[in-house]
Amino acid sequence: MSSGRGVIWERPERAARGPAPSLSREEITAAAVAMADTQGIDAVSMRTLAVQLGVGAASLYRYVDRKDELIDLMVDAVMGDDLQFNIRGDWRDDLRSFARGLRAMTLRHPWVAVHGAGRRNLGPNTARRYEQVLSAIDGLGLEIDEMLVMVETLDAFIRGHSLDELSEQESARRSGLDQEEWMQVQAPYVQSLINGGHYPLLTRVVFDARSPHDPHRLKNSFDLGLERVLDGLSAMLPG
Amino acid sequence: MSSGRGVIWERPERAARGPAPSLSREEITAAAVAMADTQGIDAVSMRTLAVQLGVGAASLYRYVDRKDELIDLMVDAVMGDDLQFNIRGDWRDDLRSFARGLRAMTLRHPWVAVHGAGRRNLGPNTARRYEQVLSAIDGLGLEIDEMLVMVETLDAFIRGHSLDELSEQESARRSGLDQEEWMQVQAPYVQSLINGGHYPLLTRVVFDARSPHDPHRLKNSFDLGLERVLDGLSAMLPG
DNA sequence: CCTTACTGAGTACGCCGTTCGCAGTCATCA
DNA sequence: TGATGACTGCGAACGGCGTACTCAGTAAGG
Repeated sequence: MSSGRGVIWERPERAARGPAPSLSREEITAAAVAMADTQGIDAVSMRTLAVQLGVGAASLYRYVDRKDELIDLMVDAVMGDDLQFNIRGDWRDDLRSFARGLRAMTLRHPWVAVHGAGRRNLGPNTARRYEQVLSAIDGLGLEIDEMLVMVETLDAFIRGHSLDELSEQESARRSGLDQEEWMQVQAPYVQSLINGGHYPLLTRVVFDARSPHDPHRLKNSFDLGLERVLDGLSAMLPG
Repeated sequence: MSSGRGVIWERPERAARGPAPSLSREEITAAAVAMADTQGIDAVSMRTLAVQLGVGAASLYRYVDRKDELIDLMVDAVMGDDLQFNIRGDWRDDLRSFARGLRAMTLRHPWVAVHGAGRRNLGPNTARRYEQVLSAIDGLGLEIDEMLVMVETLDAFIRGHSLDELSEQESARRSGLDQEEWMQVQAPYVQSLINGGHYPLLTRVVFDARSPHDPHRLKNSFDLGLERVLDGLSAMLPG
């Protein structure tokens, strides 16, 4: 067995004895991330991934105990490679930078929104990022519990908003329609809701709100909401 | 076919002609919700659900075009049955009540955190709830776009936080371990991270923060974060 | 150089969502 | 009333999934 009932991060990649593996965790992870990004996470099966890598499906289990572990590797990989933000010393600028970076990364890798939640998967890159974010609010006179609340609150907003942004796009993809077609399928029903006369505010949303698919709208909504969240967090600081 | 390329909400439940169906959408949905709550959403397959209902698996496709539609029904059902909050006229109290109600509902039905995201699935109950939440901030002098930002920001926080709260619990469930056992599997790795000496703040989180599985801690984190978000949102109000 | 430990992978098991075709049922209309 | 035709329930089957087993082949340690 390549496994050892432990966490993958402390399991050695290569065994002490025996022939050299023909692949590496990194290669496998990179291929899986590429597939997930271009064809959706559901297209990543152990079989399709094995084909992509030119090996047999069962061979992948020499590198990974379960598919879940592969996904943990994927999340940690993009946390290291694709998440960009700057910690310069001003807590608000730093948290804003982190938030925008995490949102951008999540939009590039939609599957992260769901599979990257919580403190479940503390791979080395994830741990490093977590440490960096905490450092942005260290030394401000907060207890560690308060710092946790700040980070959790910000993270919850980012992940929740990204999930909302992605949900339409993902369900359009899953149904095989493009986003325009998908909206046209929904339109008659929304129209009938409105015609009923209840839902006056929903009606205003549909008619008066800025083009619901203005590509800037969601980005603006994120940025505006983010500043409000940061406003709120600033109330936690002493002084 | 029972289908018609449309949205399920405007598709009649019973056909005009032919024998009466032996089930109803409501029965099917209720059984699926019960299964998902007690055994996890992954345990809900068309086959197991059919067994539970005493029918053949293929029969369910007389009521639902695809499994996704069943999940849409499930989400809308709990939005109607299990989501409780009060709109009394004070916007902050009302949004707090909504937030706590949505969190509590999500903890009772963990699968909602993922499958209820976005404006993808606007079933009648979901639409009614949406309308109610908007009404809580109507008449405060906000543009509809600003109202949207408020609701989206709050919703993002709630969904993101619920997702974080559930992630450990869910991954423990998936691995077949109970939560205590699962933590003991993780412990050596976290210990080794800490021993490395990098991650001083992570170390403080592990050692100094209140018992990470104090059942109240997550609830407190939610309530504290919620008040900060509400603080931030109050900055959007005119005057 | 032999022993030993490990690698690659074909095969198989038991699931899954979904489709097809058909027998049985019932509302409608001649 | 009886025939028609739409609709229901569903057994069987298809293609795909995660994963376990088994075993031949290979390379390092003694």
